[in-house]
Amino acid sequence: MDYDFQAIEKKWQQEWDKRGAYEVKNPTGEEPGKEPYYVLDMFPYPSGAGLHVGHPLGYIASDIVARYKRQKGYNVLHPMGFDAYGLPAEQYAIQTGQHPEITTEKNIKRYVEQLRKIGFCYDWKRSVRTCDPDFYRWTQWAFSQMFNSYYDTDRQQARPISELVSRWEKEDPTWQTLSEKEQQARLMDYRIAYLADTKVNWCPQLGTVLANDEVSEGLSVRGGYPVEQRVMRQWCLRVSAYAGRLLEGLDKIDWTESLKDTQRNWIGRSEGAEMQFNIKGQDEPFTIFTTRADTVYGVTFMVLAPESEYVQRVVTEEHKTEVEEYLAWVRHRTERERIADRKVTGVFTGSFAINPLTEKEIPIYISDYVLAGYGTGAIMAVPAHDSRDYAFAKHFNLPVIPLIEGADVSEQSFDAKEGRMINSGILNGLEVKDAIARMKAYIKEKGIGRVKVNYRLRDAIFSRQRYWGEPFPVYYKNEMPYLIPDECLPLQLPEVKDFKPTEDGQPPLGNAQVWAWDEKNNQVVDKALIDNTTVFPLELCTMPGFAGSSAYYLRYMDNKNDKALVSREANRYWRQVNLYIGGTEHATGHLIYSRFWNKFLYDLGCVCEDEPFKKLINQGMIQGRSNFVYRYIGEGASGNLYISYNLIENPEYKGKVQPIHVDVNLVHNDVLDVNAFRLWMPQYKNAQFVYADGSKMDEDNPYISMQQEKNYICGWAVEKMSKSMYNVVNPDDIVEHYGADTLRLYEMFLGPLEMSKPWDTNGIDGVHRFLRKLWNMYENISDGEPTKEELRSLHKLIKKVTWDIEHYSFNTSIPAFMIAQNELSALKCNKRAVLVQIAVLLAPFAPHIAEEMYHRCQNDGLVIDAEWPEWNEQYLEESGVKYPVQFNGKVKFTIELPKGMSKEEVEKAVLATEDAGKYLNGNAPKRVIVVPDKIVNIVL
RNA sequence: GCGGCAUUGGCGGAAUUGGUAGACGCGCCAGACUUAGGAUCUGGUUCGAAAGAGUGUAGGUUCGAGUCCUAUAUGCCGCACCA
Repeated sequence: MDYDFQAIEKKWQQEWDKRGAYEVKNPTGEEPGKEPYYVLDMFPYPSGAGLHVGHPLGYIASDIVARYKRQKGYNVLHPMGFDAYGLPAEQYAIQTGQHPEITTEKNIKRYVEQLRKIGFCYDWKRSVRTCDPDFYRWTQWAFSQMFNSYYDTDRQQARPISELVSRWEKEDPTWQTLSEKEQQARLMDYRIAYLADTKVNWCPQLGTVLANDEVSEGLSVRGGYPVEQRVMRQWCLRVSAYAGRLLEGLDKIDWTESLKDTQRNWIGRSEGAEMQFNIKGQDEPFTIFTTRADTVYGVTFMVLAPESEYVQRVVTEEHKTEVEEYLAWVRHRTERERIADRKVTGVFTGSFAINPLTEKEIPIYISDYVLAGYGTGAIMAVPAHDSRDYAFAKHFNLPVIPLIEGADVSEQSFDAKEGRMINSGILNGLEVKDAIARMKAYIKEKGIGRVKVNYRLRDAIFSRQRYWGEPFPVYYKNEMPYLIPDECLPLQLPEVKDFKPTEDGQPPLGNAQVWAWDEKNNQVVDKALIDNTTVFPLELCTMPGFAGSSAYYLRYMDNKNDKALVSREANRYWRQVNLYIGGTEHATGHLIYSRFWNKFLYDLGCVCEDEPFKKLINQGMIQGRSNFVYRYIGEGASGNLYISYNLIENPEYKGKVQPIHVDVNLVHNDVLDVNAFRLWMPQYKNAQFVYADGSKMDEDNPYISMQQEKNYICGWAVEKMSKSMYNVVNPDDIVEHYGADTLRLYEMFLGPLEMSKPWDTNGIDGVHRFLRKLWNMYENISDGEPTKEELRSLHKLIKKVTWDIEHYSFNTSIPAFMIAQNELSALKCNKRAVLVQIAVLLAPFAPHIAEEMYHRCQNDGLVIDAEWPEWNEQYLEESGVKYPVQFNGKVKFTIELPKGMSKEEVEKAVLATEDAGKYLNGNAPKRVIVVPDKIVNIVL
């Protein structure tokens, strides 16, 4: 019987559904329950284009682990859901008027269909989507909790804001004298979710603000539109309060070093000192932050960020106009301009500071190379040892004092933190490292500063001026925000007539008619009723994409719960994600926000682990592999002649051809289906070809077949997988043509999971062939006792595959199966005892065919529930000698011997060994190697 | 500029703890079966005629290095005026 993968796959997918084979249960009551294991994929945003062949890569890997762990006897949680809020659906809605809910629904349906075909073992009953009110009520709930919490820096955890209030009531006499509004304003500075006027990344084309990780080089990551800086009143999350814990937490989790480094980089801890500098003629000093306390003696000027609050204090009357002009100029510059044009700019304030060590007067400048958001927004400039200060000093002709012996600062600064200090008073003669420590101690002692740790991580801006997102559970009374009570959640996203912002620049929710809060009756009412005494306006912004994706992994644990995001019991059982697989693009976004969110919930006591993802693997990107045809554009070109790739370097054609993308689906193993090409697009209808052998197409009979050995070879290149390159491969087509099992195997076979690699269909036949050959082994199963060789093959395979899965090295398992298949079919093995085990081992990788093969051996039960076999070393070893290998008539093996033997003694001992003697035949070994302890290598 | 990762045949890639380099697959070559082959099966395939050489390059540690160390080149990724 042929390997009819279509029938097999359909049959078993239906069977699994029927039996509810992948439904996962939380343990109930007294019953101890199996050991839990939680494997998670980063849930996708369901785009209109559907899945391409790159998306399932990580899903296949996690599916293999999930199935393996099941077979190992774990209770495995392996869910899938959808990150359903997002910009594309909204933009589509603006263009077409189609409600985003409808497009999203349609796209999800398509995704589910595509995923189902690949045979993943998801428990679809646990699926979540971020745009479901049942889901986003918990996103809103978490926001409310953040609003009602502050970060206690002494205890290093979030605490209820009511604690702060009662403390102030007791300890701060001014608190009682404040009006309600003033009290609210003061609390706003402490809340973890707070409203603030902040400089934001505003993207006019998208009509919304963006978080820092959504902006790259002054352009929006999505769409690539220019982004400008604006001050707006926005919701923010106090992520920065968690900077220290987010950094320390990295040591507890099993992520790759490079990903941890990216996060460390983003958090950007730097240890330094805050120092106070007096301003000439003023009493109040101002504070700067530096990591180079050792260079104080070389400070020749000070610089403030343009937005610094110190600016107004230090500007003198006669410099006022100049400074104002500069500030105005800085303000109108976009982020993009700043990056593109990094020339030195700045202005003198007219004031002078006093260097606390040298007592010298130094001028204070303003420049946009100093950032307001970092440190104190003010620096001490040491031009000799900081390249930015150096550039500034050269431009404004300020003095440069070298502080390190032997450093030549006539052309450029010496930034390295090494060498011996000079010109530095009490630090002279010290190494830089020691000088930093000495100076820190000194400033503490003299009370002119303190040791300080700074983080680069900023608070997350949490408002988006968009429609398709979670509404804030917030209304405004007396211009201050108040929460909608938890029991009224979810606050459902209202209907709007138009998804565009309103004409007066309000977010799209400004178009909603029924969008006001009746405080008395606790309900949403028509906004015409707003009277600001009982009915109040609701927040018009919605939450950003990362809101819904920050805690979704918790919801899977208990997705039907309508009392809590996740019950205590469910969370105690599943605890955290054991294995999380997804792309690197979330390294500084989702993976920071999720960790923050989880730590906040941990502080609240809602979750029992303070890190959400124990082990994380970043699967590589699958790039496209584009194919090209080469149009002849030389003399007498008709524009219709295409030259085979192998000929384009010939003198006849060299430099006279133009590569043109051709749909990869018309190409097989780089050979063009010329007939399909002619039918592909009208302009290729009359295409003529010069084939690989140099012959031209027969004009009378253009529709030649492949039989004539006239191939047209295409060129290729690795590019991003995209429609415009005609290199998108749809998994549906692969499943149709080769089957889901082949697709799964082949994606794994392509290379290491974590590496980026091009999708190249050229090898897929080999994998498919393997499955077919394996299939044929199951034709005539017999019940005989397996031989030693057969068992050796089998146990080698068990050992290898087990090791591979445990180490997430899936690409090396497929060859192991191929080897086993080769060996066993060479041995003509058809023993049930062997074949059934092969099916069990193959089940995580190619579940459908494994299920069918298992069925042929067993007749009942599901292979996915079959116990994972153990290997037995006994079958792998040979009589006392460990791992003897024969090759080219030589033998090499290792034997354990006592320490301290001489070479001669070893030789004798080796010859005395029965097994060695067998190989040596009484001859002296050519080489004997004694490695420190007792391992010996013998080469004959 | 800072940080991380990579570099092995014609190609994708194996080599798990420092111990047979090139597993497995593609491609290619030869053969078989075929009217036919883009099907299937069998054998061969690192380079070199051979001696030999060989894991980007140059050194080092080691009995032994693709693997460890030092320098260097190239490519990819992340961050980037963060004091």
